Amino acid sequence: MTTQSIKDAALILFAEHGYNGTSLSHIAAETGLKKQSLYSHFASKDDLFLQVLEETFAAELRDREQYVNDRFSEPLDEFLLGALRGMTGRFGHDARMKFWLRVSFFPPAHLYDQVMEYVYRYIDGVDALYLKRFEQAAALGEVTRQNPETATLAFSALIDSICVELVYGGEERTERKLQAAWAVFWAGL
Amino acid sequence: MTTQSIKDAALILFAEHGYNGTSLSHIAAETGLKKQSLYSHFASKDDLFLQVLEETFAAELRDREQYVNDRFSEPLDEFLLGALRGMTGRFGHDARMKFWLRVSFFPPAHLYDQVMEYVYRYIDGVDALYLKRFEQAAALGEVTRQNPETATLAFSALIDSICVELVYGGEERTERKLQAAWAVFWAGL
DNA sequence: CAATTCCTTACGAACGGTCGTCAGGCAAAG
DNA sequence: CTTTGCCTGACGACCGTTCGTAAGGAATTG
Repeated sequence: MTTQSIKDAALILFAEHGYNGTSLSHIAAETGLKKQSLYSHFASKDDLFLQVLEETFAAELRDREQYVNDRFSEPLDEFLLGALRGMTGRFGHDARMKFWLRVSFFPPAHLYDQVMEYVYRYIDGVDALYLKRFEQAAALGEVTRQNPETATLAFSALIDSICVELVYGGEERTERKLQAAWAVFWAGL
Repeated sequence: MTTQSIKDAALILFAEHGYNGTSLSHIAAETGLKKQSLYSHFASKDDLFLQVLEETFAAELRDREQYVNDRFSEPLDEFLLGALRGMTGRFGHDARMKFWLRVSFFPPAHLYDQVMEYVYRYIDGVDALYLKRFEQAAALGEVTRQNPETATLAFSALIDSICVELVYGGEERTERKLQAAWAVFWAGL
């Protein structure tokens, strides 16, 4: 469907150049249309953006839920490291993740509230997933020095730092920092 | 000097709305000039931006050097926590920090290489400062489980995560996450 | 079957606006 | 008299958006 291919192109361009840096002409050209034709499918640029936003955040959260469900019973360190590697492995190839990162960090000013609603809902959703795993780890005595809530927040911060490194760009930088941060995190649990 | 007041206004606006979101009209209006008059002081928008960029990053690095020199002999935990609090306390009020964060994360595409040069130089400079402190801590036996290089990178990652939280916005969110991340980090050193 | 109506999709043309930039002039200062 | 700082005016390019229109298919009608 044309509507979907417009959204696909918009996702990639928004991810790469941001909201203001992406014009309807670019999106239309990428889809093989003229910019006016986009208005047969979307009411406005904001409408298109918000639809892409909603679907992207929903898909991201769905992916995390799937990961946690699939590998819940793995050893804690493999489970957590796998989650981190799942991020480093995706950035660079995955436009959906780039879109999610860029929009989360710097949403278009006039849509700030609507974007942040999705952002917070996503983060809270992901944290809730990891909290369950940390609660089981505490029950099994795998983690003793930190309570599950603290562990979850610290792990959430570790994820944040990886996002930063990914955005900053360097791949071997990300790898070095991830290993060091993980070593200290794991030793501190 | 007018030139300086233009740069001051530009710093604030670039920090708040980014490169593409800031027009020369805005900058000029904030300075009490017409946009065309800016060309008496700067060759182009890029020229103005790059000058602000250079001075901001240089000033940021200078501040960090000053902090480290002033408080090098404090206990390690106070020294590190003070550095973190120095960030959380500044964001929201300090346009220079906002500019530094925003430009670092999403530089204007056509100036990507030049911006990233400053970004990497800044991060390497800051890491080198903290590395010295961790080396002393290792020599004094304050830190035994991690070597200075690993500790430095992990602390650098902790700083990254704080940057993310600051950008995300929530103040009590940042505080909760900072406390948890710090607890695990400090326990893992 | 053919003819008609309607809806969807896409397009060309044009709108008002804003952008960064350039040229020229005018007043004040050295 | 020259230089400097700021002004007005204008430029071409691009922005998001609107309008009228034309093609095509589906559905309805005779």
